[in-house]
Order: sequence, then structure tokens, then C-alpha cells
Amino acid sequence: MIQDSKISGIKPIENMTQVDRIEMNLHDYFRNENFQPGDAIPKELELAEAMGVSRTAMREALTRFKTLGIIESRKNRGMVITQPDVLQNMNRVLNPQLLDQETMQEFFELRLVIEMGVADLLYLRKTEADLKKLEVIIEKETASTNKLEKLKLDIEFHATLYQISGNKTIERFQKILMPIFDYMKNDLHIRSQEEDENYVSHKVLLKILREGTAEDFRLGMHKHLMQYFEQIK
Amino acid sequence: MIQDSKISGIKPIENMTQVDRIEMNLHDYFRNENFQPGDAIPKELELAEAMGVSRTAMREALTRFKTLGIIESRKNRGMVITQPDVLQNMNRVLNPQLLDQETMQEFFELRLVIEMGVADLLYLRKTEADLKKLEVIIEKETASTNKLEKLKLDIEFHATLYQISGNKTIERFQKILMPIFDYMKNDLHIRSQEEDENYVSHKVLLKILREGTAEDFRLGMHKHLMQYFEQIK
DNA sequence: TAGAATAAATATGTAGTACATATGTATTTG
DNA sequence: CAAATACATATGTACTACATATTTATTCTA
Repeated sequence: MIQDSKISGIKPIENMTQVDRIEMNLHDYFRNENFQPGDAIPKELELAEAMGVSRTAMREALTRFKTLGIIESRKNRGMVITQPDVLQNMNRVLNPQLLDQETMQEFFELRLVIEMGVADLLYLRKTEADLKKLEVIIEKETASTNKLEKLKLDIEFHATLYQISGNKTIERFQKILMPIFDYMKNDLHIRSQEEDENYVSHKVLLKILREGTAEDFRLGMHKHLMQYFEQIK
Repeated sequence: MIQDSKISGIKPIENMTQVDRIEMNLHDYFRNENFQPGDAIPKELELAEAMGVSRTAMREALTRFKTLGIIESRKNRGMVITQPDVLQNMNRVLNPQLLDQETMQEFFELRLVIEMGVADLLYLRKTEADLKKLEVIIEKETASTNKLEKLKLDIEFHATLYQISGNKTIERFQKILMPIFDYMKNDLHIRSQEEDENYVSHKVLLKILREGTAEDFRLGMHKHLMQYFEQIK
């Protein structure tokens, strides 16, 4: 109950505040009681008295859990354990304004990694309708002359790929990483695609997705993202 | 200042509590003032008075930011903006006890995706020392007869791969996903590797990493993880 | 008696005050 | 002038009171 269970970071046990300890105790309590999402938990005063602390301190600890989405409260209805939204918490702090360059770079790389690695899921789950959807996007893309619209459709193409992966978590994860991708793009000097001899377009990717294998697709995607991979050293 | 900036979820504007609004205001305030990590922010009382609310309510809003690791406070030293640890927040709520089966499955898949997609980074950054390190692990692995120790070394092998990727975020991410991987393993019926005709061992992976290409490695890794991929439908 | 209207009870949300505690600053002392 | 001491300050904790939303119980009405 003492050492390892400190939930947050590496705060030395010395300069831990009382609320930190309450948080630990609550964490253990929830775990030991095997609370499931939907289960009600005792009211603030009961918890405070049971732990021998003021309601104020208890509320602050509870606020932490509420912030993380582990419990929810409503007037008079008490509090219930909820299923936390893992990615939402991530999203709340993934702020380019606050993150350092190195972290941003690493998330940038992570996105490339996922883009490459998702191929197997695509081939497991792609349907004819999915491919048709990609086709429509590509058609709009080639037809469009507006630079901004082209960019939007580019994003939509990749977003659709994630959607085809059939994995909502990965799909959301990609969306969450978008701001970072945008932010990083400003630092990269992207040359026009025409300059690239062996550039793989969305059209080619779709063709591979239709007729090729997951390996083919990865090779194609790597070429498609070549300009980004070149930035990595 | 009103609608879109609600930080957390999708809570309708109607049943928003005052603290929710304070949180929104603070969020905008931090953003507009362009606070950077390390910058001090006004003290609780000043913020509370400036916003016309009690210190109690202000403290609760501030607690949320503290919980997310966006601000830090110390007695008498006031509060400062901090660089949030994106993955730590994720780690705090990634609890198999609370997550539903579908989400777990999706994170399980995400891990496979990353394992496949990380190949390019490996070939960009691998050093002779890295390969030597893998070799040592494999030697211990083949020498060991203890089942538990073998498992531990298996994990260490993959962890080392992430380390070689040179991406701390990805490395930590993988560690965070470990509990889920463990949890899911229980549901899978893993047959022994000897039964697999074309199983790719760690030894073979290392050989590929030495002599092959990123694409070779991905193909090898896919075979190595075949049993897990087979579970996906 | 059914059902609506009303009153009471309840748990969280907000406010205000007081004091504890740690930390930084100023002052005194040797 | 350094060390010790006193003081000021901002966050941490406690206690009390009341607001508010929601449920439960009660009363009134057709």
C-alpha cells in the first residue's frame, strides 16, 4: 500500500502531500474492491471519514480521478466508476505549445511508424466499399485545383485508410496526432511531388491495395512518405 | 471563449458546472498569454478574484491542470506551467480492470502495428553495439531452461528493439502497453513454436537485422508474430 | 385509487474563513 | 560577514454553511 502504488510520477515519498496519499489509498481501494465501470462508490463524506481526513482533501483527490475520467459524479446521485477514455486524456495534454521539439519529433515518427505498420490490418479488413471511397477521394483530389482543398483531401485519404483498418483507437490516435504533424510540417521543406522520380501517389497506393499484398503496400507507403522519412536521421 | 474550448469531453453546455467554465477560461488564458513551461502563473487568490469566483472553485479547476501535469505547485513558490508528460497520463488510465474488451483488443492491435512499422527506424539507427546486445539476450534465451526466465528474455528482446529505434516515446509506449499484451495473452491459446513450420525466431530476426533490409525484417517480424496476427479477424 | 402536485431528504457544488506548513526574504546576532 | 532568527507569503488542510439538482416520500385532487 505504500511505495509502488503512487500513481503519478516519481515524486519522492518525502514531499508527498496528504492528498497524494489519499489518492494512493483510493486507488488501492478501488482496485481491491474490484470496482467495475458503473459501480457506485461511497459518498464523499463517508470516504473522508473512513480515511480520517477532511472532505476538502478527499474532494481534491476525487477531483483527480474525475479529471482522468475514472469516476463521474452528479448532484445527489453520488459517484460511479467509469471507463476512462485513454486517448482523450492524451489529447488534452498533447499541446504543441507546451511540448518540446524532441517529443514532437518522436510523435511525428510514431505516426510514420503506424502508417507503415497498419498495412496488415488494411488487408485483413478492406472491403470493396472502402476502396470505392478511396477512389472517390482521389478523383476529387485530381480534379481540384485549390491548394487548400487538395491538402484537405490528402488528409482525408489517410484518415480513410485508418478507418479501413477497423481499429477505432488507431483511427482516433491518428487524428490526435494531426496537430503535431501539421506543426512539424512547417519546419520541413517539402519539395513538390513532381520532383520525385519514384513518388508513389494515392492512386498507386489504391492500386496496390486492390491488387497487391501488404508488403507491396508498405513499400509503396514508404515511398509515398519518403520526404518525411528523409528528415529522420 | 465559449464553445469549442471545452477541454474535456462532449459535456453539453447546459449541465456544465462552474468549475468547468473556470477550467475553460484558464485554458484560454494560458493559451492567450502564450505561457511556456517554466513560466510562473498568478497565485490562486489573484486568479479567483480576477475571475470573480471563490478560491475553492478556482483550486478545483487548478487541480485538474495539476492532475494533467500542465501546472505544478509548491508551497509558497506559487505555480508554474510545466511540460506535460503525455504518456504518463495515458498510463494512469490504461487499466485492464476498467477497459472493455474491444478497447483492449484495439490496443493489442496497435502494438502489433507498431512492432511492424518500427522496422525503418531500426535500420536507420542500429549500431553494432545494439546488435551485440540482442545477441547476448538470444544466447541467454537459448541457454535458459526456466520457462519464466525465457519469457522475461523474450520481452527483453522486443524491448531492446524499441530501444534501438532511438525513439523514447515509442519505447515507453510499448512498455505501457505491456500489461494489455499480458492480459490478452491469457485469452489466446498459443501453441508451441515448434509446431510452426515457418516460425521466425529471435535469432533469425537478428540475422535479418544484420544482413537484410527493413522490408525483410517486416516480413520476418510478421512471421514471428504470426500467432497473434492469426487471432485478428 | 391513480396520478399529479408538493414537500422533504440527500449528495454534490460553491463560498468563506481560519489555520498549518513549507519556502523565500529580511533582520538580528555572534 | 556568516550564521541564526524572525517575518512574510502562497499553497495545503480543515471546518462550516448554504446552493442546487435529483430522488424519495407525502399530500392533495379528480
